[in-house]
Amino acid sequence: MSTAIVWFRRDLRLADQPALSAACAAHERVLPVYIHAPHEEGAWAPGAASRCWLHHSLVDLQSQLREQGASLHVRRGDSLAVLRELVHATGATAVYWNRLYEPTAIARDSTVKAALREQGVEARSFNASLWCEPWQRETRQQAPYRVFTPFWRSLRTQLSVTAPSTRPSIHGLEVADGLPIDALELLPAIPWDSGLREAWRPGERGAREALEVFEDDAVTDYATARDLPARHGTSRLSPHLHFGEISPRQIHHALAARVSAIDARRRPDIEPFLRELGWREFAHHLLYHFPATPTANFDRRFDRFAWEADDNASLERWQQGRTGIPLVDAGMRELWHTGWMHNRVRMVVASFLCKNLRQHWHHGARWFWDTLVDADLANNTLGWQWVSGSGADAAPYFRVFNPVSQAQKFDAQGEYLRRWLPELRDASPPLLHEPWKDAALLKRSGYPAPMVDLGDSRAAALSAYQSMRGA
DNA sequence: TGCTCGTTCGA
DNA sequence: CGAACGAGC
Repeated sequence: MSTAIVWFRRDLRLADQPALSAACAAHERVLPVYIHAPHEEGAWAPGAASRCWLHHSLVDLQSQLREQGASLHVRRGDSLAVLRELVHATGATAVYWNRLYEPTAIARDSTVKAALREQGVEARSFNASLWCEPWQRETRQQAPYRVFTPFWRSLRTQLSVTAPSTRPSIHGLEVADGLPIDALELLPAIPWDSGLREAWRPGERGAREALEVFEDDAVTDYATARDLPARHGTSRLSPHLHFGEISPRQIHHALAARVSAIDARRRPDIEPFLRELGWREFAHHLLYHFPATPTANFDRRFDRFAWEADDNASLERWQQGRTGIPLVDAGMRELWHTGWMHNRVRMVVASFLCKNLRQHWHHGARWFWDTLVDADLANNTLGWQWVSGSGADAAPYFRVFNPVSQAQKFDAQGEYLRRWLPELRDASPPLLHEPWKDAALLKRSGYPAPMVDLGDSRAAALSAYQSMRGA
């Protein structure tokens, strides 16, 4: 009887799970393991919202395994030490896992792989979460891509719809001394997470459900609906993707199958959505090739940029959604309440922090890291560097979002604003978009006056960028 | 995946 | 006088 260990990390699914499939194909018995080791993730251990999600996702994985007659062995500690101990306890001859792409994870996994091989254990890693490995794609100059469009053109032409594998049948084995998931203490001591629980269903089954909901929406009008924050017009698959509860290949396959059944003249275009998955690939490509970018400006000219001094009071108003700018505050409160924010609104609140308040993008990246259920180092880094203008293929520095016109354009009726700003619930456009224009409204609602003048702060940002460029 | 301002054009 | 458009930020 040969035994393999499958080391689960952020691939919390049973279907289309290459490490698990390979283990089940080549070995009679399989031990699924999760090792909680946040100390191995450096400065980017999961934040509070992420830990919540992880808890529920592990619970879902455990219950699915139990239905299969198997069981997830849960531990905490040093990954290598625990794996060695389990190899010893089970007589396993192989350890399989799916790759991660954060610099600290790569370093850890290389060490683990080398150490296991040295003791004669077969150690193999697989690709479970990307269409294409970051090292498998380069420009004609044999350099990593730095611009999205050529990256996407190259990836898109090679993309074919392939059927994902289904879940294997698992002959699991039980090992003593596993922990209950509760023992990992991933849930908050103070239960602030009720909003998260109402908004989401973590786990592979929740991911499948979200995909089905999205298939129906995508089939109608993703291209326009995705820009309206009041609607659930986006896929809302990001946290599921982050934890590997579903793969891009599964999504692509499902969407392609769904639209191919529709009459060609009315067939919706899934390219805009595939392109968003392309941005995710690009983010991973960049993080792999430029591992310093979670903290260092991609464009080093920005090292000289005149940020405002760190200002905790301003930062706190932004975090708590009390800036006095309705769309910014609505977004920040949506984030706090649900662990997620609509993508268009993310761009607006980020632009406001980096340009109107001129606070360093690090502060925004860190807050998102702690509060987003889809916090992902590659995506978060790309997003913040893109907005601040310091990134690869970033928004030009002079592109400053005006949160009022964005709200007028994408939340014309103010439905999203009223949902998240209860004190303005009886206001309506046009004053809802600019409540400071009605002193009586501010007074009776208690909604704050804007912390900065949008026009003045925009001009100040442009001149700061200008002088950086001149320097 | 922008904004603002100035200009022009048509009601 | 406002919509539409292009240039420059």
